[in-house]
Amino acid sequence: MASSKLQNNPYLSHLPPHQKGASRSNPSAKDPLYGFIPRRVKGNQARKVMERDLNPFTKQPYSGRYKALLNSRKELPVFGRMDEFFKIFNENQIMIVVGETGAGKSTQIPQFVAFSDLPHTRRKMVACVQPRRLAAMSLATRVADEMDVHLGEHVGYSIRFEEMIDPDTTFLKYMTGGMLLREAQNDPTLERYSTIILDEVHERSLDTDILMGILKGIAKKRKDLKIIVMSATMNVTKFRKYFNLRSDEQVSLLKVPGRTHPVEVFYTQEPEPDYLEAAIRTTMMIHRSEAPGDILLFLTGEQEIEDACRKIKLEVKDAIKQHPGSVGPIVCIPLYSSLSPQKQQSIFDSPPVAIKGGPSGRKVVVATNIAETSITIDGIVYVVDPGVSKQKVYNPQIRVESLVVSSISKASAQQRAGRAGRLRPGKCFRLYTEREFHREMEEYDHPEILRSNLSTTVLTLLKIGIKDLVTFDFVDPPAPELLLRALKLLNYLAAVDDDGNLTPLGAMMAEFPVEPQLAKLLIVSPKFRCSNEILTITAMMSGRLTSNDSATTSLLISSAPNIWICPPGARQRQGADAAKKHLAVHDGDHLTLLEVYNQYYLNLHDKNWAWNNYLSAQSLKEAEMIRKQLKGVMERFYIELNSLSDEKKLFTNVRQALVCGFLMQIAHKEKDGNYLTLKDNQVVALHPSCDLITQPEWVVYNEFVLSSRPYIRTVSEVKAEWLIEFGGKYFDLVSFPDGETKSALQRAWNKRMGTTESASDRTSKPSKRKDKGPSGGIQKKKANRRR
DNA sequence: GAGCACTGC
Repeated sequence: MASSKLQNNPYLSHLPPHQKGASRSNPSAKDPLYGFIPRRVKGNQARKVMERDLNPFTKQPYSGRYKALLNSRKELPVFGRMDEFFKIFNENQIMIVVGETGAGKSTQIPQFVAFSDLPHTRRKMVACVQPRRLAAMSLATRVADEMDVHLGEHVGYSIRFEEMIDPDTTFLKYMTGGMLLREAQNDPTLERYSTIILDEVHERSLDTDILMGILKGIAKKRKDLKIIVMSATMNVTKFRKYFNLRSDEQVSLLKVPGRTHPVEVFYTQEPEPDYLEAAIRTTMMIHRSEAPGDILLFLTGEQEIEDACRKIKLEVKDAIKQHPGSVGPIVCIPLYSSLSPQKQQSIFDSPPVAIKGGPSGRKVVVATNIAETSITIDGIVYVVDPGVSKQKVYNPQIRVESLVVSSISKASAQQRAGRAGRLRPGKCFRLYTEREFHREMEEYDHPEILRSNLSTTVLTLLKIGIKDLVTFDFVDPPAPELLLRALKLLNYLAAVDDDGNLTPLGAMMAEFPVEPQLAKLLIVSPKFRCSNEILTITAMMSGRLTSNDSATTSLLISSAPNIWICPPGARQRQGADAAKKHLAVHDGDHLTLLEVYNQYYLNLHDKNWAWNNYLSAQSLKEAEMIRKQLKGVMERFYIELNSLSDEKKLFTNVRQALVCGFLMQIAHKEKDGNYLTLKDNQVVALHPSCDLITQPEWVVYNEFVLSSRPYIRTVSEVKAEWLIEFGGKYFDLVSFPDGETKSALQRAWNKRMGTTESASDRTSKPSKRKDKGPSGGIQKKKANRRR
């Protein structure tokens, strides 16, 4: 019986012949995995091999370091659950692993899978998907070490700009979700993987949410693909229900206890009117009266953090001056994403030493949400949590998203508190009342997919072959209107035909790792003989330099870190302004981006060039890498890279190409001096950072920013004729409401037709467009009043 | 004459 069962095991055909049956000479001496049958391996078998002297994957003796690492691995809670894991993994196609930080799931589970799946014997790979690059890199490095193999040979990682794998030998690959999505575009069933592990799904990042939907679909078609979903302890019921492929069985769950210490939570008695003041006061209170241990204070943004650091330092200085020896010395370290990696490193510095027998020194890290998930600081014993963070908020009245300081969720508060218990028992001071926590804070953050512009997502799903997006099985389905809005944009860009099918152009656009508008821009650019320049501008717009989510809908945009570094202080500011003036091109901000990059590239030899010109070296380096990557995709599709030698003509052509990519981001200057966006009639002004010396009648813009008032930023002049020539049906007058903009377009049409006939007379239907929106008129009145 | 939570390809 047993042997016939073995012969029917589909995986055995992949094995070398000697593994199919018993042998009299003892082959296990040479192959520690002798007798292992894929997906039937038990915990005790794996443990035995781990204890031996011969590495089963390299067939080399283990190094001395291996055993030491193995001993520390044995302390991890996950390690003790190995038998249970193997049992569930072997018997199920999909399983869920739940465990708090410190349980060891991200490092150990993939290794267990490698032992049961034996991907290296069947030319398959195990993937472990992370939400962030840094996590993928550092986990791969750690696990390669634990398995005593070379990083990039048997265990590797795959992130944007860096593929640390050997396609012939790597069988365990850590990667970002974005990379797996990109692979799925050309391999919709992800054939090369035997098991895919999705880590940190509780974070509900856009990529993991989409991957969950895709993988659930693949699992129905590919019964040999195993899926492991890993999450911190929250909301697991939702995932268990979601991954039930058959209604009669529950998805199996492995629960692993965490290895964190208890954290005592304190609330304020009354709500705090000023959280910043309360945060500083609480930090000082801890410093004065609590036992040694570092403090982590959560605030919302760069300015607030720098401000708080200054104030805390000052208070400690005053306290020491007034009563020497009353408090110990303090270092206050700011932490947010736009800091250079070197500056971010200083959070790992030791706290300052006590002054001759005085109270001990303390380190205070003042951080954004980056310290909630992305960066872990050891040694934190006290957490100060004001209960707020900056979040993208959708304002349906004016159809714009902006960043607003808002209340965090309970899950987020729990995560923050947990940061105090990594070293030893800790304390968390919440600057809100217990009542507020229970009654007013949301259970979880809204998943990113419900708050995002979906044009890129929809294009990706179409490329993977998912046609019916409205019925696609999302964990949390986005509103159908958002999907339709994304489809409409893709239709305008000709990526999708009128029936919602992906066009060949759309398939090509999906290959570019940029937003659809930018992909379109790159593809059309050779026609305008300026693809080298558009390539540079696209790279500059696609990085963190300027945000370009504005997309579809013009419903977006918040803020973005600027390419220009603006240091505090009046004299510094003058220097920055002068530097900018020096590089600015008055034909348009897009051309300024081109000029900045070209000058950067010419001065690569000068390490101080960026700094001397008040530019972010980090951002420029990123643009350089993006440019290289995009150039590679263009070459792959034989998209010509060309330029015109006549600069004036070149600049004109660049702006014409921009119209093709950003049809929906055009604005017209009205008689009152304000600009009106064509898409949805928002009254806007040119942002003060804009370098245009005149106020042209027509402009193309990259961002819609809502700050003290609605602004458009990164703006270039365009001509009405271009809109008609390159905009096609998008600028069909029938769809425009009556007004100055329509009349101006009408004049351009007439000029083109060489007639005075009204363009809209040529069509039978009267104008039906009424989607001016309730806010259009209101906005306009406000703007008029201001004038 | 203004202002930047966090990720990812």
